[in-house]
Amino acid sequence: MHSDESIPDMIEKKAMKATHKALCKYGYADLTMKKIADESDRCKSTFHYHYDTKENLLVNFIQYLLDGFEKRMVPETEDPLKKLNGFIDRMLFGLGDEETAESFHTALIEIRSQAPYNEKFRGQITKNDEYILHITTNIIQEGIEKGRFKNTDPKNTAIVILSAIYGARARHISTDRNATEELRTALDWILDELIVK
Amino acid sequence: MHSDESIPDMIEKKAMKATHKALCKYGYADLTMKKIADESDRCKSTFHYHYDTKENLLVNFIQYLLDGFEKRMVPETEDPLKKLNGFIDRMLFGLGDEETAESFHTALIEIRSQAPYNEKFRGQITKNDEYILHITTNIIQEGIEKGRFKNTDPKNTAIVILSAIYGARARHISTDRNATEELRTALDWILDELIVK
Amino acid sequence: MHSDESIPDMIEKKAMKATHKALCKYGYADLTMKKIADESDRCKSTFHYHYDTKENLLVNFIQYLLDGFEKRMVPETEDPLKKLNGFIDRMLFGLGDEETAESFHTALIEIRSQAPYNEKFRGQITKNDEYILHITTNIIQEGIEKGRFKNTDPKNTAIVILSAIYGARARHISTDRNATEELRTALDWILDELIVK
Amino acid sequence: MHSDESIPDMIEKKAMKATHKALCKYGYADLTMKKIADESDRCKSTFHYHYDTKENLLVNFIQYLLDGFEKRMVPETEDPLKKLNGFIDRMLFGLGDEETAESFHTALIEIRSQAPYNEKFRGQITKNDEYILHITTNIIQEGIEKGRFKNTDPKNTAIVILSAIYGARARHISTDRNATEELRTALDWILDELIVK
DNA sequence: GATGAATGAGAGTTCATTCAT
DNA sequence: AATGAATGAACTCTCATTCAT
Repeated sequence: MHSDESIPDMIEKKAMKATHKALCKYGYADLTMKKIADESDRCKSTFHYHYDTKENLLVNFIQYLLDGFEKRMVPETEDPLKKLNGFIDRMLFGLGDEETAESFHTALIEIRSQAPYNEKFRGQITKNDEYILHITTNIIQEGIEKGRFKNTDPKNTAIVILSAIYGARARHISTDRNATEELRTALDWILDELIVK
Repeated sequence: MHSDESIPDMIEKKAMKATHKALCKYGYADLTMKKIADESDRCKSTFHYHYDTKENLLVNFIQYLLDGFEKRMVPETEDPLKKLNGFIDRMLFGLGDEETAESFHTALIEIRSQAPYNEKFRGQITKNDEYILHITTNIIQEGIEKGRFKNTDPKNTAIVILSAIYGARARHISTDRNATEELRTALDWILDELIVK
Repeated sequence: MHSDESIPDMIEKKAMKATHKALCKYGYADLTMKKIADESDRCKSTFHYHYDTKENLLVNFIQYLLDGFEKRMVPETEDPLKKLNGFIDRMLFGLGDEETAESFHTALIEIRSQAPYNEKFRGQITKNDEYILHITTNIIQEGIEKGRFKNTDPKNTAIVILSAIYGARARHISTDRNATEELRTALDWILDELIVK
Repeated sequence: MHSDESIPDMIEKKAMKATHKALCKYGYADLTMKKIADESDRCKSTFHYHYDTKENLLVNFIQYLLDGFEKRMVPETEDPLKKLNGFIDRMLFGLGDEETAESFHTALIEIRSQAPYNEKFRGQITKNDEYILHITTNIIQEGIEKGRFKNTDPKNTAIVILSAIYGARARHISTDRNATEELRTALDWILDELIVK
């Protein structure tokens, strides 16, 4: 056992993909090492060998999840409105690729549900949450500076938008309603007031 | 033994309280019949005697939780703005009593995290979600009719507000930030634009 | 609790019928006090009140079963061949009434399977077995004395016939074959040699 | 874990022996995984690991029991009478080795008592029963063809003999009588009539 | 590095029995 | 006499973890 000292890339990739699949398929409460292993071509002893404990595997997984997350949410465009709308779309619906759509946010919400009871998880989630809030604020700030958005408070606006996005995702997976689509429509109404026409 | 046919009030109360406590204390993933029983002065078998299965106990618990929820969220006042603000406060912070504050929403979020994997839970959550959306919409509608709110779309506004509230609760318990307080402040900014001055 | 001191006839009857039904329905291994009670209109506490333990209830049941058994197996006729054939038929197929047909022997075999591990049961079964062997021997003895059967050894003949009957019953309920019907036919062949023509 | 896909010989053997011992010691009704494990040097979990469920372990055990059974019952001799008598002896008393004597038939009878309530068990028992009937019939058929037995119906004779053997075994373990010895003696009387002198 | 085998701890559940009414 | 409520013991089965190979 070595736990953290250099896990081969191949294994790391397989472990992360398998954890992701299993987490989405069964949810955090019913996630087991066997189910994770079964989503890969490796056995559960192998994952124990490389990560020692289930918790450590999950800590690594959260990092992997959030790293990818942060990199992909902001679309490359100069137009602040396009940037904001693109960001909201990615947050609500994921990117087009099958990797992230749906399943990504499902995994994240499952992890979040466990965060209150796990300090490590909570620390990771907190850092990510602050980062996402930061970039959201920046997008709005930028829009204001470029004269495209009205002069509101960027951080408070970001907090409302981000909170609503997280809430919609939660409602989406825990009810039979299409809550993300509903919020997308509703946000258009609200954002309309933000724009300088 | 009997499962649904009339559980004594005393037991029902003990079971619900104990489930609530255990759920908040350990989270859904680590919730066990033993832990529930240990939060009461009854033993595991007793709860099995009255509810048969863990799942059935939880189904009953969710109903108990949501019934109480729906009854308590709308404050009794005629002023639409006070009503809306009171509603938001209760949704974000609970009522003053120790019963609901914090722990109630924590329990609800834990249950929600399992809803994607449990049809019964999801059905119950969906019904509640729709009910809450309905009364939120009504509050806004009423404000518009009474000339206190600007003429926006009530449902879309309700969706944004509600989503943001749910998102803030989720952020609150899964990060180290005081996300509910943050949203409360941020919403004041936004709501300011809703009011007819 | 009184255990044995005078159980009301009504209860005795209900207990015995219910035990019989439950035993046939679920088999000895899956027989529970609840299942027995559910076959009656009384609850399991009531049976515990009157019989104290499950074992004691079963001991009483066996006695009830065997008492009825012994009384009903020998048909009333003077003709030794008719008597023997009638006896074999009742042993293999029960009487016509729904009470005994099939279910009686099923219950008996279930009880027998437990006899090796329960001295009381075994004692009761032994006594009954010896009694049945005794009356079978008598029937044959009588036939010989009346000159209707050839002069074979009555006891040995009885042992073969009785053993075959018990074996056929066992094969009947533990295989998909109609083993009792098969034995009935086969015995006709064999018995043909017993008769003085 | 894998259930059917190749259980190591060593384990298979230990599982079968332990199940056999426990079944004979406690009977089907009181057979538990713990008791089975305690008859071996492995723990409960190990047997669950290899066989998944108790039922599956028992299905495998029945197959193991019957396979051995079928192979050992017919003695190697050309003389039809010796063959028949040898077969009856083995069926009634087992072979000389401690493996089969007594305990084998005890185990089989315990399993049989559960067959009415378990389709898989019943299927296995039925197949075995038919096979044993088949070879018994053959032994008698052979004796007739070789002119050593009188010209009776082989199948009906086999049915009576086999049924009697099964019945004697059942009586043997469920009463205090030496029922197998009794039948052996009684059958000699009957078989005497079968032989061409 | 990788994995099948093994296991202790603990999960949900069942059940004979007891007790209060 | 009768029963709903309650429970400890024991059941089957699961799972993270360890170990031998």
